[in-house]
Amino acid sequence: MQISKGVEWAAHAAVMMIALPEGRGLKAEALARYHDVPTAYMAKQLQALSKAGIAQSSRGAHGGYRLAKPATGISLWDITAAIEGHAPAFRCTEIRQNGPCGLKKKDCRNPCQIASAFAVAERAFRDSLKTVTLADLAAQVLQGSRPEHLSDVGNWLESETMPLSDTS
Amino acid sequence: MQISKGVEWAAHAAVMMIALPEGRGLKAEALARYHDVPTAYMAKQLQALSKAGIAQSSRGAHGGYRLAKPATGISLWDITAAIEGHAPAFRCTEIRQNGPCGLKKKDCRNPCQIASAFAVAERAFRDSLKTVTLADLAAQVLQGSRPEHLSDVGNWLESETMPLSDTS
DNA sequence: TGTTATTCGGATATATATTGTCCGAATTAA
DNA sequence: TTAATTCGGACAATATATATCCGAATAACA
Repeated sequence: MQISKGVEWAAHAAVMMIALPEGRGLKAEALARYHDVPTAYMAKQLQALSKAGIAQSSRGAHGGYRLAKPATGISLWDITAAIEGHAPAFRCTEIRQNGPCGLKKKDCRNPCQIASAFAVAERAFRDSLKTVTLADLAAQVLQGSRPEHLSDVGNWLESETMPLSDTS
Repeated sequence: MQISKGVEWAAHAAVMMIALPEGRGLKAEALARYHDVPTAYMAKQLQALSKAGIAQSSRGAHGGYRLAKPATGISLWDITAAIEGHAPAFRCTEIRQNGPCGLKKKDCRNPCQIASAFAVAERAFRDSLKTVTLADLAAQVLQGSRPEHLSDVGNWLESETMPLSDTS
C-alpha cells in the first residue's frame, strides 16, 4: 500500500503553478528541473493533471502548463485521483463465494463486512484530502518560508516564464 | 495505491479462526482450501499474522494456527499492518531540498505541508480501521448469514479440526 | 527413545505495477 | 512556409507484489 511518487511531484508542481502570472505557463522541463527530477516522468504526471482538467497545456513555442481552475477549487484528493486513479485501494475479490462453503452469488448482493469496513476507511482518507486545497498549501508555504527564499523563487519564475514580448 | 490481496485473505482467515474451539487449530492448507486460494501464499500471510502476535502457530502433527488474543482485541488495522507493514503510504522524498531554489536541510525540520496533509489523511484511515474488531465482523456475519450456511461452516470446521483424542 | 509423518518457516522464482525513457504529432512564432 | 519548440502517447527498465518450493522443527506413535 503505497502512493506513487508521481503524486508528490504533481502536488509540488501544482503548488508552484499557483504563482504563475496570468497568461504565462511553465514547461514540463522547467518544472522538472526546479525539483531536480527526471523530465519525462514529470511530464507524464503533468499530462495526467491535464487530462483530469486540473492543468491546461499549451503546445508549441512558449507553451507550457498552468492551472485550469482557481487554486481554491483544487484539492489534494483531486491531484491524487488524477495520478493514481479513482479505483479503491482495497479490492474485494469475493473469496466468500469460493471453496466448500462458498456463498451463492444471489446471497452476495451486499458487499462483505470486510470490504465495507475498508470502504468507510478509504472514504475518511479521501474526505481528509478533500479538505486541503492548493490555496491552503500555498498560504502555509508563504507563511513558513524565509523572505530570501521567496525572492529566490520569484526570480526563478521570472527567468523561466518568458513574457510574450518583453522588449525592455 | 492499492492494498495487497494478502490483507483480504488474512482478514477472512482471522474471522474464520474465531470459530475455533479452545485448544484446536486450523492448518494453513485448510484455511487456503476453505477460500480456494493458493496454499503457500496463504501460509505466508498466516506467518505474518504469527510474527505480529495476532495468531499463534503449532508445528508438527495436528498443528495449525489459532488466534493469539481475544477477537475483541484485534482490529482490521492490526491485520493490515501485519501484512502491509507500518510504513506510511505517502513517502516524502524531500524534493523541496532539490533544484536551484532548494531549501537547506536546517530549514526542513518540520515536515512539508503536503506530507503533513497526507499524514493526517492516513491517520484518519488507520483510526477508522482501528474501530473495527474481528468480533464486530463475526457478529455481522452471524447476523447476515442464512442458518444452513452457518451449519455448513460448523460441519466443515468439525471435520478439519481433529480433536486430540476422539474415540467416539 | 528413536522414528516417521506432519506442519510451519524462510529462501527462492514469476507476474504485475511502478518508474523511467524515447520519438512522433501538434502548435506557434518567425 | 519553415523551423523551432512543446506536448502526447507508445515503449523499456526497475521495484514490488504474487506465487512456489524445500529445509527445519515439532509432535504423535511404535
